[in-house]
Amino acid sequence: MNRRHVDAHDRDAIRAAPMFSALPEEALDVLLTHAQLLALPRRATLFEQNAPATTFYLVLDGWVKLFRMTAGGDEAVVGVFARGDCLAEVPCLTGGAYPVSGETVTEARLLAVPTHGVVALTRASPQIGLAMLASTSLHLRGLVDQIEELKAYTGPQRLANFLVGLAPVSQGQCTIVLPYEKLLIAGRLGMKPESLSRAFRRLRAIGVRISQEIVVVSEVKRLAEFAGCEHLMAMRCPLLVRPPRARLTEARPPPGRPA
Amino acid sequence: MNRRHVDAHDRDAIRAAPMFSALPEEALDVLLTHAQLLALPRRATLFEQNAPATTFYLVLDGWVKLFRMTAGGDEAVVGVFARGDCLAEVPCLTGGAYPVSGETVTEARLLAVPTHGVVALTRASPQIGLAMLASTSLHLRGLVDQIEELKAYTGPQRLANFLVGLAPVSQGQCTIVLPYEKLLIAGRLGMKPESLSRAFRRLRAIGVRISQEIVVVSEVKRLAEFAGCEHLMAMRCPLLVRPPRARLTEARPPPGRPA
DNA sequence: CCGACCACTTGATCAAAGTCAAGACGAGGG
DNA sequence: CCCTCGTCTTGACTTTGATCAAGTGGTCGG
Repeated sequence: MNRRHVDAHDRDAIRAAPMFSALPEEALDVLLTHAQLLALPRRATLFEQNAPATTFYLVLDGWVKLFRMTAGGDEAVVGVFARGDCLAEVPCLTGGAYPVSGETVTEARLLAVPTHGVVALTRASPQIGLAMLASTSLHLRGLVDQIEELKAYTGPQRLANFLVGLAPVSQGQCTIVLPYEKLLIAGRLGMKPESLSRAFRRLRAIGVRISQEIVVVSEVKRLAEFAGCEHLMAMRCPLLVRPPRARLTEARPPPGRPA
Repeated sequence: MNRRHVDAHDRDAIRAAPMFSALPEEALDVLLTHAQLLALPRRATLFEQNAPATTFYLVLDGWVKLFRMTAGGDEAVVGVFARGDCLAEVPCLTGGAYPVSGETVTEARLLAVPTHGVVALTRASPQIGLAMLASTSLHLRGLVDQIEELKAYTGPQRLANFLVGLAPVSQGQCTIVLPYEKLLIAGRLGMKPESLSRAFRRLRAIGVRISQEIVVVSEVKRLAEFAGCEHLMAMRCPLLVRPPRARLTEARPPPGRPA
Protein backbone atom coordinates (compact mmCIF):
# COMPACT_ATOMS: atom_id res chain seq x y z
CA MET A 1 0.00 0.00 0.00
CA ASN A 2 3.04 2.25 0.15
CA ARG A 3 4.85 1.43 -3.04
CA ARG A 4 7.23 4.13 -4.14
CA HIS A 5 7.03 3.49 -7.86
CA VAL A 6 4.39 3.00 -10.49
CA ASP A 7 3.90 -0.72 -11.07
CA ALA A 8 1.68 -2.78 -13.36
CA HIS A 9 -1.26 -2.48 -10.98
CA ASP A 10 -0.97 1.30 -11.16
CA ARG A 11 -0.76 1.22 -14.92
CA ASP A 12 -4.12 -0.55 -14.94
CA ALA A 13 -5.64 2.31 -12.98
CA ILE A 14 -4.17 4.83 -15.38
CA ARG A 15 -5.52 2.90 -18.34
CA ALA A 16 -8.95 3.00 -16.67
CA ALA A 17 -9.11 6.79 -17.03
CA PRO A 18 -10.81 7.71 -20.31
CA MET A 19 -8.25 10.38 -21.01
CA PHE A 20 -5.35 7.93 -21.03
CA SER A 21 -7.00 4.77 -22.23
CA ALA A 22 -6.19 5.33 -25.87
CA LEU A 23 -2.60 6.39 -25.25
CA PRO A 24 0.23 4.33 -26.78
CA GLU A 25 2.55 2.68 -24.28
CA GLU A 26 5.51 4.93 -25.06
CA ALA A 27 3.46 8.10 -24.57
CA LEU A 28 2.49 6.80 -21.15
CA ASP A 29 6.16 6.38 -20.31
CA VAL A 30 6.79 9.98 -21.29
CA LEU A 31 3.91 11.06 -19.07
CA LEU A 32 5.27 9.14 -16.12
CA THR A 33 8.67 10.79 -16.31
CA HIS A 34 6.89 14.09 -15.67
CA ALA A 35 4.49 12.81 -13.05
CA GLN A 36 5.05 12.28 -9.36
CA LEU A 37 3.71 9.53 -7.13
CA LEU A 38 2.16 10.72 -3.87
CA ALA A 39 1.39 8.59 -0.81
CA LEU A 40 -0.77 10.75 1.39
CA PRO A 41 -2.42 10.40 4.79
CA ARG A 42 -6.05 11.13 5.48
CA ARG A 43 -7.21 14.77 5.21
CA ALA A 44 -4.31 15.93 3.12
CA THR A 45 -5.05 18.98 0.98
CA LEU A 46 -4.36 18.57 -2.73
CA PHE A 47 -5.34 22.06 -3.85
CA GLU A 48 -7.51 24.93 -2.79
CA GLN A 49 -10.41 26.60 -4.52
CA ASN A 50 -9.36 29.63 -6.61
CA ALA A 51 -5.67 28.74 -6.57
CA PRO A 52 -4.13 28.70 -10.05
CA ALA A 53 -4.35 25.20 -11.48
CA THR A 54 -0.92 23.72 -12.10
CA THR A 55 -1.31 20.03 -11.38
CA PHE A 56 -4.00 17.47 -11.90
CA TYR A 57 -4.39 14.12 -10.19
CA LEU A 58 -5.24 10.54 -10.91
CA VAL A 59 -6.40 8.36 -8.03
CA LEU A 60 -4.52 5.06 -7.68
CA ASP A 61 -5.87 4.04 -4.28
CA GLY A 62 -8.12 5.52 -1.62
CA TRP A 63 -10.72 8.26 -1.84
CA VAL A 64 -10.60 11.95 -2.59
CA LYS A 65 -13.31 14.58 -2.21
CA LEU A 66 -13.91 17.82 -4.07
CA PHE A 67 -15.81 20.51 -2.19
CA ARG A 68 -16.52 24.17 -1.70
CA MET A 69 -16.56 26.16 1.48
CA THR A 70 -19.67 28.32 1.59
CA ALA A 71 -19.86 31.82 3.05
CA GLY A 72 -21.62 30.30 6.07
CA GLY A 73 -18.69 27.96 6.74
CA ASP A 74 -20.31 24.65 5.74
CA GLU A 75 -18.79 22.59 3.02
CA ALA A 76 -20.69 21.54 -0.08
CA VAL A 77 -19.30 18.29 -1.46
CA VAL A 78 -19.26 18.29 -5.24
CA GLY A 79 -17.84 14.84 -5.85
CA VAL A 80 -16.05 11.89 -4.28
CA PHE A 81 -13.51 10.04 -6.40
CA ALA A 82 -11.89 6.60 -6.35
CA ARG A 83 -9.26 4.50 -8.12
CA GLY A 84 -9.08 5.32 -11.81
CA ASP A 85 -10.72 8.71 -11.53
CA CYS A 86 -9.06 11.85 -12.79
CA LEU A 87 -9.38 15.20 -11.02
CA ALA A 88 -9.06 18.79 -12.15
CA GLU A 89 -7.80 18.10 -15.68
CA VAL A 90 -9.97 20.81 -17.14
CA PRO A 91 -8.84 23.89 -15.21
CA CYS A 92 -5.25 22.74 -15.68
CA LEU A 93 -5.46 22.59 -19.43
CA THR A 94 -7.41 25.79 -19.81
CA GLY A 95 -4.99 27.63 -17.58
CA GLY A 96 -7.63 28.68 -15.08
CA ALA A 97 -8.06 28.32 -11.34
CA TYR A 98 -9.36 25.30 -9.45
CA PRO A 99 -13.13 25.83 -9.06
CA VAL A 100 -13.21 23.65 -5.92
CA SER A 101 -10.89 22.41 -3.20
CA GLY A 102 -9.55 18.85 -3.11
CA GLU A 103 -8.67 16.71 -0.11
CA THR A 104 -8.03 13.05 0.65
CA VAL A 105 -10.64 11.36 2.82
CA THR A 106 -8.67 8.16 3.40
CA GLU A 107 -5.03 7.29 3.06
CA ALA A 108 -4.43 7.55 -0.65
CA ARG A 109 -1.95 7.03 -3.43
CA LEU A 110 -2.17 9.53 -6.25
CA LEU A 111 -0.41 10.32 -9.47
CA ALA A 112 0.26 14.08 -9.63
CA VAL A 113 0.70 15.31 -13.18
CA PRO A 114 2.04 18.83 -13.72
CA THR A 115 0.26 20.69 -16.51
CA HIS A 116 3.38 21.26 -18.58
CA GLY A 117 3.86 17.50 -18.73
CA VAL A 118 0.60 17.07 -20.56
CA VAL A 119 1.03 20.03 -22.79
CA ALA A 120 4.16 18.31 -24.01
CA LEU A 121 2.14 15.15 -24.42
CA THR A 122 -0.53 16.97 -26.40
CA ARG A 123 2.03 18.02 -28.93
CA ALA A 124 3.23 14.44 -29.27
CA SER A 125 -0.21 12.91 -29.84
CA PRO A 126 -2.92 15.37 -30.86
CA GLN A 127 -5.86 13.03 -30.46
CA ILE A 128 -5.39 13.18 -26.71
CA GLY A 129 -7.42 16.40 -26.90
CA LEU A 130 -10.51 14.45 -27.85
CA ALA A 131 -9.80 11.88 -25.16
CA MET A 132 -9.75 14.67 -22.63
CA LEU A 133 -13.09 15.85 -23.85
CA ALA A 134 -14.43 12.36 -23.32
CA SER A 135 -13.18 12.49 -19.76
CA THR A 136 -14.77 15.87 -19.23
CA SER A 137 -18.00 14.64 -20.70
CA LEU A 138 -18.23 12.09 -17.90
CA HIS A 139 -17.71 14.76 -15.29
CA LEU A 140 -20.40 16.92 -16.84
CA ARG A 141 -22.79 14.02 -16.78
CA GLY A 142 -22.05 13.33 -13.15
CA LEU A 143 -22.75 16.92 -12.20
CA VAL A 144 -25.99 16.98 -14.16
CA ASP A 145 -27.05 13.80 -12.38
CA GLN A 146 -26.38 15.43 -9.05
CA ILE A 147 -28.43 18.49 -9.92
CA GLU A 148 -31.34 16.37 -11.00
CA GLU A 149 -31.12 14.40 -7.78
CA LEU A 150 -31.02 17.46 -5.59
CA LYS A 151 -33.88 19.14 -7.37
CA ALA A 152 -36.25 16.25 -7.77
CA TYR A 153 -35.67 13.58 -5.13
CA THR A 154 -35.96 13.32 -1.36
CA GLY A 155 -33.17 12.34 1.00
CA PRO A 156 -34.10 8.67 1.32
CA GLN A 157 -34.44 8.40 -2.45
CA ARG A 158 -30.98 9.87 -2.99
CA LEU A 159 -29.57 7.42 -0.47
CA ALA A 160 -31.32 4.52 -2.20
CA ASN A 161 -29.85 5.63 -5.48
CA PHE A 162 -26.39 5.88 -3.93
CA LEU A 163 -26.66 2.34 -2.58
CA VAL A 164 -27.87 0.98 -5.90
CA GLY A 165 -24.80 2.52 -7.50
CA LEU A 166 -22.64 0.67 -4.99
CA ALA A 167 -24.40 -2.68 -5.29
CA PRO A 168 -22.40 -5.42 -7.04
CA VAL A 169 -25.54 -6.97 -8.54
CA SER A 170 -28.64 -5.55 -10.18
CA GLN A 171 -31.13 -7.84 -8.55
CA GLY A 172 -31.55 -10.14 -5.57
CA GLN A 173 -29.85 -9.88 -2.20
CA CYS A 174 -26.50 -8.26 -1.60
CA THR A 175 -24.12 -6.86 0.97
CA ILE A 176 -22.41 -3.51 0.61
CA VAL A 177 -19.53 -2.10 2.59
CA LEU A 178 -19.81 1.67 2.81
CA PRO A 179 -16.70 3.06 1.13
CA TYR A 180 -16.19 6.02 3.47
CA GLU A 181 -17.63 7.61 6.60
CA LYS A 182 -21.29 8.42 6.92
CA LEU A 183 -20.37 12.04 7.54
CA LEU A 184 -19.00 12.28 4.03
CA ILE A 185 -21.82 10.28 2.49
CA ALA A 186 -24.22 12.78 4.00
CA GLY A 187 -22.28 15.64 2.42
CA ARG A 188 -22.17 13.91 -0.94
CA LEU A 189 -25.95 13.46 -0.82
CA GLY A 190 -26.60 17.01 0.30
CA MET A 191 -27.83 16.39 3.80
CA LYS A 192 -26.79 16.47 7.45
CA PRO A 193 -25.53 13.34 9.23
CA GLU A 194 -28.68 13.20 11.34
CA SER A 195 -30.82 13.17 8.23
CA LEU A 196 -28.72 10.41 6.71
CA SER A 197 -29.23 8.33 9.81
CA ARG A 198 -32.97 8.79 9.56
CA ALA A 199 -32.87 8.06 5.84
CA PHE A 200 -31.31 4.67 6.61
CA ARG A 201 -34.07 4.03 9.10
CA ARG A 202 -36.65 4.80 6.43
CA LEU A 203 -35.09 2.29 4.05
CA ARG A 204 -35.47 -0.51 6.59
CA ALA A 205 -39.07 -0.79 5.48
CA ILE A 206 -37.95 -1.80 1.99
CA GLY A 207 -35.43 -4.37 3.11
CA VAL A 208 -32.25 -2.47 3.97
CA ARG A 209 -30.46 -3.49 7.19
CA ILE A 210 -27.45 -1.59 8.42
CA SER A 211 -24.96 -2.23 11.14
CA GLN A 212 -21.87 -0.09 11.30
CA GLU A 213 -20.55 0.18 7.76
CA ILE A 214 -22.15 -3.03 6.53
CA VAL A 215 -25.37 -2.70 4.58
CA VAL A 216 -27.50 -5.68 3.63
CA VAL A 217 -30.07 -5.19 0.90
CA SER A 218 -32.68 -7.93 0.60
CA GLU A 219 -33.76 -7.00 -2.93
CA VAL A 220 -31.81 -4.50 -5.00
CA LYS A 221 -34.65 -4.10 -7.47
CA ARG A 222 -36.96 -2.89 -4.75
CA LEU A 223 -34.39 -0.30 -3.77
CA ALA A 224 -33.93 0.86 -7.35
CA GLU A 225 -37.66 1.14 -7.77
CA PHE A 226 -37.89 3.28 -4.68
CA ALA A 227 -35.04 5.50 -5.89
CA GLY A 228 -36.67 6.28 -9.22
CA CYS A 229 -39.93 6.11 -7.43
CA GLU A 230 -43.01 7.00 -9.37
CA HIS A 231 -45.16 5.99 -6.44
CA LEU A 232 -43.36 7.25 -3.38
CA MET A 233 -46.81 8.00 -2.13
CA ALA A 234 -47.76 4.35 -2.02
CA MET A 235 -45.10 3.31 0.46
CA ARG A 236 -44.73 6.33 2.63
CA CYS A 237 -44.11 5.42 6.28
CA PRO A 238 -45.16 1.84 5.60
CA LEU A 239 -45.08 0.43 9.09
CA LEU A 240 -46.05 3.32 11.22
CA VAL A 241 -49.62 2.94 12.34
CA ARG A 242 -51.09 6.30 11.63
CA PRO A 243 -54.72 7.19 12.01
CA PRO A 244 -56.11 8.11 8.62
CA ARG A 245 -55.80 11.79 8.09
CA ALA A 246 -59.00 13.74 8.66
CA ARG A 247 -60.40 14.94 5.37
CA LEU A 248 -61.92 18.33 5.19
CA THR A 249 -65.10 16.96 3.68
CA GLU A 250 -65.63 14.17 6.20
CA ALA A 251 -66.25 14.05 9.90
CA ARG A 252 -63.02 13.67 11.88
CA PRO A 253 -62.57 10.00 12.88
CA PRO A 254 -61.82 9.36 16.55
CA PRO A 255 -58.07 9.92 16.88
CA GLY A 256 -56.71 6.51 17.89
CA ARG A 257 -53.27 7.92 18.25
CA PRO A 258 -51.12 6.12 20.81
CA ALA A 259 -49.93 8.57 23.43
CA MET B 1 -35.87 39.22 -35.77
CA ASN B 2 -36.39 36.76 -38.58
CA ARG B 3 -33.32 37.21 -40.69
CA ARG B 4 -32.57 34.26 -42.90
CA HIS B 5 -28.83 34.65 -43.05
CA VAL B 6 -25.95 35.13 -40.66
CA ASP B 7 -25.07 38.83 -40.55
CA ALA B 8 -22.46 40.89 -38.74
CA HIS B 9 -24.59 41.00 -35.59
CA ASP B 10 -24.68 37.21 -35.57
CA ARG B 11 -20.96 36.98 -36.10
CA ASP B 12 -20.53 38.99 -32.93
CA ALA B 13 -22.55 36.42 -31.01
CA ILE B 14 -20.47 33.61 -32.45
CA ARG B 15 -17.28 35.40 -31.50
CA ALA B 16 -18.64 35.69 -27.95
CA ALA B 17 -18.53 31.91 -27.51
CA PRO B 18 -15.19 30.87 -26.02
CA MET B 19 -14.88 27.97 -28.38
CA PHE B 20 -14.95 30.18 -31.46
CA SER B 21 -13.39 33.36 -30.17
CA ALA B 22 -9.88 32.46 -31.22
CA LEU B 23 -10.88 31.18 -34.65
CA PRO B 24 -9.45 32.89 -37.75
CA GLU B 25 -12.02 34.55 -39.98
CA GLU B 26 -11.66 32.02 -42.79
CA ALA B 27 -12.20 29.07 -40.46
CA LEU B 28 -15.43 30.71 -39.33
CA ASP B 29 -16.55 30.89 -42.95
CA VAL B 30 -15.89 27.18 -43.35
CA LEU B 31 -17.91 26.51 -40.24
CA LEU B 32 -20.84 28.54 -41.49
CA THR B 33 -21.06 26.62 -44.73
CA HIS B 34 -21.77 23.53 -42.65
CA ALA B 35 -24.11 25.19 -40.18
CA GLN B 36 -27.77 25.95 -40.48
CA LEU B 37 -29.69 28.96 -39.20
CA LEU B 38 -32.88 28.16 -37.32
CA ALA B 39 -35.71 30.57 -36.49
CA LEU B 40 -37.88 28.77 -33.98
CA PRO B 41 -41.09 29.52 -32.10
CA ARG B 42 -41.52 29.15 -28.37
CA ARG B 43 -41.40 25.60 -26.92
CA ALA B 44 -39.65 24.05 -29.90
CA THR B 45 -37.68 20.90 -29.09
CA LEU B 46 -34.03 20.96 -30.10
CA PHE B 47 -33.07 17.50 -28.92
CA GLU B 48 -34.15 14.89 -26.44
CA GLN B 49 -32.30 13.32 -23.57
CA ASN B 50 -30.52 10.06 -24.52
CA ALA B 51 -30.81 10.65 -28.25
CA PRO B 52 -27.47 10.29 -30.07
CA ALA B 53 -25.79 13.68 -30.25
CA THR B 54 -25.36 14.83 -33.84
CA THR B 55 -25.78 18.60 -33.70
CA PHE B 56 -24.85 21.31 -31.29
CA TYR B 57 -26.26 24.80 -31.05
CA LEU B 58 -25.22 28.37 -30.55
CA VAL B 59 -27.83 30.85 -29.37
CA LEU B 60 -28.11 34.01 -31.48
CA ASP B 61 -31.30 35.40 -29.95
CA GLY B 62 -33.86 34.31 -27.38
CA TRP B 63 -33.61 31.78 -24.59
CA VAL B 64 -33.13 28.03 -24.47
CA LYS B 65 -33.46 25.68 -21.51
CA LEU B 66 -31.80 22.35 -20.79
CA PHE B 67 -33.70 19.98 -18.54
CA ARG B 68 -34.38 16.43 -17.48
CA MET B 69 -37.71 14.72 -17.02
CA THR B 70 -37.73 12.84 -13.74
CA ALA B 71 -39.45 9.52 -13.16
CA GLY B 72 -42.16 11.40 -11.29
CA GLY B 73 -42.87 13.56 -14.34
CA ASP B 74 -41.50 16.87 -13.07
CA GLU B 75 -38.77 18.58 -14.97
CA ALA B 76 -35.44 19.50 -13.42
CA VAL B 77 -33.96 22.51 -15.19
CA VAL B 78 -30.20 22.20 -15.54
CA GLY B 79 -29.47 25.46 -17.29
CA VAL B 80 -30.97 28.39 -19.20
CA PHE B 81 -28.95 29.87 -22.03
CA ALA B 82 -28.89 33.16 -23.92
CA ARG B 83 -27.21 34.90 -26.84
CA GLY B 84 -23.61 33.79 -27.26
CA ASP B 85 -23.99 30.56 -25.32
CA CYS B 86 -23.10 27.22 -26.81
CA LEU B 87 -25.09 24.05 -26.07
CA ALA B 88 -24.25 20.36 -26.18
CA GLU B 89 -20.80 20.69 -27.76
CA VAL B 90 -19.36 18.04 -25.50
CA PRO B 91 -21.59 15.03 -26.21
CA CYS B 92 -21.36 15.85 -29.90
CA LEU B 93 -17.61 15.74 -30.01
CA THR B 94 -17.28 12.68 -27.85
CA GLY B 95 -19.86 10.83 -29.90
CA GLY B 96 -22.19 10.18 -27.00
CA ALA B 97 -25.85 10.87 -26.31
CA TYR B 98 -27.38 14.14 -25.11
CA PRO B 99 -27.49 13.93 -21.30
CA VAL B 100 -30.44 16.36 -21.16
CA SER B 101 -33.26 17.61 -23.34
CA GLY B 102 -33.20 21.05 -24.95
CA GLU B 103 -36.13 23.35 -25.75
CA THR B 104 -36.65 27.00 -26.64
CA VAL B 105 -38.47 29.05 -24.02
CA THR B 106 -38.99 32.13 -26.18
CA GLU B 107 -38.90 32.68 -29.91
CA ALA B 108 -35.29 32.08 -30.78
CA ARG B 109 -32.70 32.17 -33.51
CA LEU B 110 -30.04 29.49 -33.32
CA LEU B 111 -27.06 28.31 -35.25
CA ALA B 112 -27.23 24.52 -35.61
CA VAL B 113 -23.82 22.97 -36.23
CA PRO B 114 -23.65 19.32 -37.29
CA THR B 115 -20.86 17.40 -35.60
CA HIS B 116 -19.09 16.45 -38.81
CA GLY B 117 -18.72 20.12 -39.60
CA VAL B 118 -16.60 20.68 -36.54
CA VAL B 119 -14.61 17.52 -36.89
CA ALA B 120 -13.54 18.89 -40.26
CA LEU B 121 -12.73 22.16 -38.54
CA THR B 122 -10.66 20.43 -35.89
CA ARG B 123 -8.44 18.98 -38.57
CA ALA B 124 -7.96 22.40 -40.08
CA SER B 125 -6.96 24.16 -36.86
CA PRO B 126 -5.87 21.86 -34.04
CA GLN B 127 -5.86 24.47 -31.29
CA ILE B 128 -9.64 24.56 -31.46
CA GLY B 129 -9.50 21.50 -29.20
CA LEU B 130 -8.15 23.60 -26.37
CA ALA B 131 -10.73 26.29 -27.06
CA MET B 132 -13.43 23.69 -26.68
CA LEU B 133 -11.99 22.66 -23.38
CA ALA B 134 -12.17 26.28 -22.28
CA SER B 135 -15.83 26.36 -23.21
CA THR B 136 -16.47 23.14 -21.35
CA SER B 137 -14.64 24.48 -18.36
CA LEU B 138 -17.19 27.26 -18.10
CA HIS B 139 -20.06 24.79 -18.20
CA LEU B 140 -18.45 22.70 -15.49
CA ARG B 141 -18.07 25.76 -13.35
CA GLY B 142 -21.68 26.71 -13.85
CA LEU B 143 -22.84 23.27 -12.78
CA VAL B 144 -20.62 23.30 -9.72
CA ASP B 145 -22.05 26.69 -8.79
CA GLN B 146 -25.55 25.30 -9.04
CA ILE B 147 -24.74 22.34 -6.83
CA GLU B 148 -23.25 24.59 -4.21
CA GLU B 149 -26.32 26.81 -4.33
CA LEU B 150 -28.74 23.95 -3.99
CA LYS B 151 -26.86 22.38 -1.13
CA ALA B 152 -26.04 25.41 0.91
CA TYR B 153 -28.50 28.25 0.31
CA THR B 154 -32.19 28.84 0.91
CA GLY B 155 -34.73 29.77 -1.75
CA PRO B 156 -34.70 33.51 -1.12
CA GLN B 157 -30.90 33.51 -1.14
CA ARG B 158 -30.79 31.74 -4.49
CA LEU B 159 -33.26 34.22 -5.88
CA ALA B 160 -31.19 37.13 -4.57
CA ASN B 161 -28.14 35.65 -6.21
CA PHE B 162 -30.02 35.23 -9.48
CA LEU B 163 -31.10 38.87 -9.41
CA VAL B 164 -27.60 40.08 -8.62
CA GLY B 165 -26.39 38.18 -11.66
CA LEU B 166 -28.96 40.03 -13.75
CA ALA B 167 -28.29 43.48 -12.33
CA PRO B 168 -26.54 45.90 -14.71
CA VAL B 169 -24.67 47.61 -11.87
CA SER B 170 -22.84 46.35 -8.81
CA GLN B 171 -24.10 48.95 -6.39
CA GLY B 172 -26.86 51.50 -5.95
CA GLN B 173 -30.39 51.33 -7.30
CA CYS B 174 -31.40 49.48 -10.44
CA THR B 175 -34.26 48.07 -12.47
CA ILE B 176 -34.27 44.56 -13.87
CA VAL B 177 -36.61 43.06 -16.45
CA LEU B 178 -37.04 39.35 -15.81
CA PRO B 179 -35.76 37.59 -18.93
CA TYR B 180 -38.33 34.79 -18.95
CA GLU B 181 -41.40 33.53 -17.11
CA LYS B 182 -41.45 33.07 -13.38
CA LEU B 183 -42.36 29.44 -13.90
CA LEU B 184 -39.02 28.83 -15.55
CA ILE B 185 -37.10 30.96 -13.06
CA ALA B 186 -38.55 28.78 -10.34
CA GLY B 187 -37.34 25.67 -12.15
CA ARG B 188 -33.90 27.14 -12.69
CA LEU B 189 -33.65 27.90 -8.96
CA GLY B 190 -34.94 24.50 -7.91
CA MET B 191 -38.27 25.48 -6.42
CA LYS B 192 -41.99 25.59 -7.15
CA PRO B 193 -43.66 28.73 -8.52
CA GLU B 194 -45.46 29.30 -5.23
CA SER B 195 -42.16 29.25 -3.38
CA LEU B 196 -40.67 31.71 -5.84
CA SER B 197 -43.57 34.04 -5.26
CA ARG B 198 -43.01 33.89 -1.53
CA ALA B 199 -39.27 34.32 -2.00
CA PHE B 200 -39.96 37.62 -3.79
CA ARG B 201 -42.14 38.66 -0.90
CA ARG B 202 -39.31 37.92 1.50
CA LEU B 203 -36.94 40.10 -0.47
CA ARG B 204 -39.24 43.09 -0.12
CA ALA B 205 -37.78 43.58 3.33
CA ILE B 206 -34.37 44.25 1.81
CA GLY B 207 -35.53 46.68 -0.82
CA VAL B 208 -36.79 44.59 -3.73
CA ARG B 209 -40.08 45.69 -5.33
CA ILE B 210 -41.70 43.66 -8.03
CA SER B 211 -44.62 44.28 -10.34
CA GLN B 212 -45.18 41.91 -13.21
CA GLU B 213 -41.81 41.27 -14.79
CA ILE B 214 -40.22 44.51 -13.59
CA VAL B 215 -38.01 44.29 -10.53
CA VAL B 216 -36.67 47.37 -8.77
CA VAL B 217 -33.76 46.90 -6.41
CA SER B 218 -33.05 49.80 -4.10
CA GLU B 219 -29.50 48.72 -3.25
CA VAL B 220 -27.78 45.93 -5.14
CA LYS B 221 -25.10 45.59 -2.48
CA ARG B 222 -27.67 44.79 0.14
CA LEU B 223 -29.04 42.06 -2.10
CA ALA B 224 -25.59 40.61 -2.75
CA GLU B 225 -24.85 40.61 0.94
CA PHE B 226 -28.07 38.72 1.63
CA ALA B 227 -27.24 36.18 -1.09
CA GLY B 228 -23.85 35.30 0.35
CA CYS B 229 -25.42 35.84 3.71
CA GLU B 230 -23.41 35.06 6.78
CA HIS B 231 -26.14 36.46 8.98
CA LEU B 232 -29.37 35.27 7.46
CA MET B 233 -30.44 34.76 11.02
CA ALA B 234 -30.42 38.45 11.76
CA MET B 235 -33.10 39.39 9.26
CA ARG B 236 -35.35 36.41 9.28
CA CYS B 237 -39.09 37.18 8.95
CA PRO B 238 -38.51 40.85 9.63
CA LEU B 239 -42.01 42.23 9.47
CA LEU B 240 -44.40 39.38 9.82
CA VAL B 241 -46.24 39.30 13.13
CA ARG B 242 -47.02 35.65 13.74
CA PRO B 243 -48.90 34.15 16.66
CA PRO B 244 -46.61 31.61 18.32
CA ARG B 245 -47.30 28.05 17.27
CA ALA B 246 -49.18 25.86 19.77
CA ARG B 247 -46.67 23.67 21.60
CA LEU B 248 -47.15 19.93 21.96
CA THR B 249 -46.53 20.05 25.69
CA GLU B 250 -49.52 22.27 26.19
CA ALA B 251 -53.12 21.41 25.84
CA ARG B 252 -54.03 21.05 22.19
CA PRO B 253 -56.02 24.09 21.19
CA PRO B 254 -59.52 23.29 19.98
CA PRO B 255 -59.20 22.62 16.28
CA GLY B 256 -61.08 25.50 14.80
CA ARG B 257 -61.16 23.64 11.54
CA PRO B 258 -64.16 24.44 9.35
CA ALA B 259 -66.28 21.32 8.88
C1' DC C 1 -9.16 -0.23 33.77
C1' DC C 2 -10.31 4.53 33.06
C1' DG C 3 -11.62 8.50 30.72
C1' DA C 4 -11.44 11.41 26.59
C1' DC C 5 -12.72 11.65 22.17
C1' DC C 6 -14.94 10.32 18.03
C1' DA C 7 -18.60 8.89 14.80
C1' DC C 8 -23.02 7.89 14.96
C1' DT C 9 -27.95 7.59 16.65
C1' DT C 10 -32.17 9.32 18.66
C1' DG C 11 -35.68 12.51 20.19
C1' DA C 12 -37.84 17.01 20.35
C1' DT C 13 -38.61 21.12 18.10
C1' DC C 14 -38.54 24.49 14.31
C1' DA C 15 -38.06 26.60 9.79
C1' DA C 16 -38.29 25.99 4.81
C1' DA C 17 -40.54 24.42 1.05
C1' DG C 18 -44.15 21.43 -1.16
C1' DT C 19 -49.19 20.64 -1.85
C1' DC C 20 -53.88 21.79 -2.46
C1' DA C 21 -57.33 25.00 -3.22
C1' DA C 22 -58.97 29.38 -4.41
C1' DG C 23 -58.73 33.73 -6.30
C1' DA C 24 -56.59 37.93 -9.08
C1' DC C 25 -55.17 39.56 -13.33
C1' DG C 26 -54.15 40.23 -18.11
C1' DA C 27 -54.20 38.45 -23.10
C1' DG C 28 -56.66 36.74 -26.76
C1' DG C 29 -60.76 34.55 -29.19
C1' DG C 30 -65.48 34.35 -30.10
C1' DC D 1 -67.96 42.87 -24.73
C1' DC D 2 -67.51 38.69 -22.10
C1' DC D 3 -65.49 34.40 -21.38
C1' DT D 4 -61.74 31.40 -21.08
C1' DC D 5 -57.14 30.31 -20.38
C1' DG D 6 -52.69 30.68 -18.54
C1' DT D 7 -49.75 32.85 -15.28
C1' DC D 8 -49.11 34.37 -11.00
C1' DT D 9 -50.41 35.20 -6.11
C1' DT D 10 -52.25 34.00 -1.58
C1' DG D 11 -53.78 31.23 2.30
C1' DA D 12 -54.02 26.99 4.99
C1' DC D 13 -51.89 22.90 5.90
C1' DT D 14 -48.37 18.95 5.50
C1' DT D 15 -43.94 17.17 4.93
C1' DT D 16 -39.08 17.36 4.75
C1' DG D 17 -35.01 18.34 6.58
C1' DA D 18 -32.10 21.29 9.91
C1' DT D 19 -30.99 22.25 14.54
C1' DC D 20 -30.16 21.47 19.32
C1' DA D 21 -29.37 18.43 22.88
C1' DA D 22 -28.61 14.16 24.89
C1' DG D 23 -27.10 9.52 24.76
C1' DT D 24 -24.66 5.13 22.81
C1' DG D 25 -20.81 2.61 21.73
C1' DG D 26 -16.47 2.32 19.90
C1' DT D 27 -11.12 3.23 20.05
C1' DC D 28 -6.98 4.78 21.96
C1' DG D 29 -3.56 6.64 25.19
C1' DG D 30 -2.49 6.62 29.71
